Amino acid sequence: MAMMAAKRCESGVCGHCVQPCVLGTLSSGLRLDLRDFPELKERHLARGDYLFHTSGSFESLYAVRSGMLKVTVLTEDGREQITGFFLPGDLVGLDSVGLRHHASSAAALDDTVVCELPFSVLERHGQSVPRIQAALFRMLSGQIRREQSTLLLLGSLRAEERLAQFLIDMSERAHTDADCGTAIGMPMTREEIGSYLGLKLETVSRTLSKLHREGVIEVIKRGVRIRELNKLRLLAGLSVRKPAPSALRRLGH
Amino acid sequence: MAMMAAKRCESGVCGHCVQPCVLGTLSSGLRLDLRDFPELKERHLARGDYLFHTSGSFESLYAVRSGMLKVTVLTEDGREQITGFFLPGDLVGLDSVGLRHHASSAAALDDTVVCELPFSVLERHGQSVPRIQAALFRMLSGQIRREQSTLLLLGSLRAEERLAQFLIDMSERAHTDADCGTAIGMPMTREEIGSYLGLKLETVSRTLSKLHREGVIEVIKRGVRIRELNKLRLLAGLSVRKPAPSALRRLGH
DNA sequence: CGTACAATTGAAACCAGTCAACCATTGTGG
DNA sequence: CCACAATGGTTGACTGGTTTCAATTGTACG
Repeated sequence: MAMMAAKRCESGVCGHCVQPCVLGTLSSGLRLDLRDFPELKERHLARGDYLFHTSGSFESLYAVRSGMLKVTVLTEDGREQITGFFLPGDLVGLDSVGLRHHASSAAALDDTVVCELPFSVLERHGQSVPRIQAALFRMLSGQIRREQSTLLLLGSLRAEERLAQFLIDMSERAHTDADCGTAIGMPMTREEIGSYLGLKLETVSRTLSKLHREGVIEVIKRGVRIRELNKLRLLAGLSVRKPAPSALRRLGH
Repeated sequence: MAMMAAKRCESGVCGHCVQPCVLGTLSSGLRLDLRDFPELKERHLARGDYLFHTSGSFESLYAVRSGMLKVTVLTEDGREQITGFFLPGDLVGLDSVGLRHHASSAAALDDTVVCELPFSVLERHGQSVPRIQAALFRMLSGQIRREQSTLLLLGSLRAEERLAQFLIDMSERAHTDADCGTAIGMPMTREEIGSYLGLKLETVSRTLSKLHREGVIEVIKRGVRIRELNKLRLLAGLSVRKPAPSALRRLGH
């Protein structure tokens, strides 16, 4: 029933992204399978396009299929801060559930494809299918936990530690064939990284330069390659486990 | 069927907390009414008692009825940070939904009473009652939004602005008969405030002293009274709406 | 009453922010 | 095709807010 979808989201393995195209990479266990939603629409965004704006009416969640999104919130005095970067497999819009209008904005940092999931449909399916209700609960709480980690980062880490953790987090989430040398695509600007990490763009630039100078990473214009993961983990204040059980969960099923 | 509950949570208005004893003060609209759950147990905590520990098995959410809780998460290297303070009307434990073990710890900052809401029961009711499923969704996303606000605070505000916003937030959430002069009970230590705000305890102390010196607030051992809400809002970088609905006439300005 | 804990305050060190100059890349229009 | 502007990135010098270290006072509880 999924393969009949023509210009629609296919289930199973995506064409251009390696990981299986399901929702919720947030927690282990059951995931929400797109096969449960035959009437899904895709949306294609060019770099800079907005997926939704703050105060726009909330209708849907969006599953990122390729590319990258930034989600921003506004302060009362007009400044904006990035609260998260969303990669393929992530679900965007969870912070607006239960509201009539979006609590945040989402913009593409790169050419990006998303699947639109009308929330009313999710709600309806959740009502009749316990597995779906549970999956939605899990994704919502997973988002809470991810933000808690960011709270920890912003609350107690220094610039270098923040950057190191950020790079590790991005590299773990970018399931882009992690074997090929742990290179991460980073389409966002220094200022956007800084906005997310609570740092100024100069500090981000300086710190990346320092990590580069020390041979821990390699900075290639809009990308980063991790050369010494263990050193990076050390700088991030993380334990230096796993000598090399490489990404073996690739095609898990 | 609610009034038959003896040592159980009553519905309607609480004895010692003023606000109606419903779950979810997070967003407007429908709320989750305790009358829907006849089999609820109360738990009484003394100052310092833990409601649950990180890695303890997750079974229930808890609705705070009186007192105050702090929720903490652990870094990999053992330090702990407070991710939130929970007041009467708040729901604790949402960050662990979908997990077998708690993602955080919760401890009482004061003598505290909570209602235990077994999550399996909530899930079951959510399955059959759309209103309850929606209420759970709303509470989960509300928690996301609250943490987003904290991200904003940690990411871009200076110490004085953080404290000012914190005091305003606490005073708005402490629905303790807000008329009686806007005095807030603050059972937590300076260090705990600092942990939440990403500041050291000395900075918290210094900043509170400064606000006191300037006549904006009054610091009474473990409590704070806001004397000049508008000045405080100014320092917090918030708009200075509502010139003087009620507070001013009482203070005889 | 004394111990332990919390809070306050001061002085010095330090990390990140600010201001500013310069370089690299990209895209635009003459 | 080149000149040019615009944007993003890098780096340096300086400033300043927070942290750190330390000493003192205040408060709660046995």
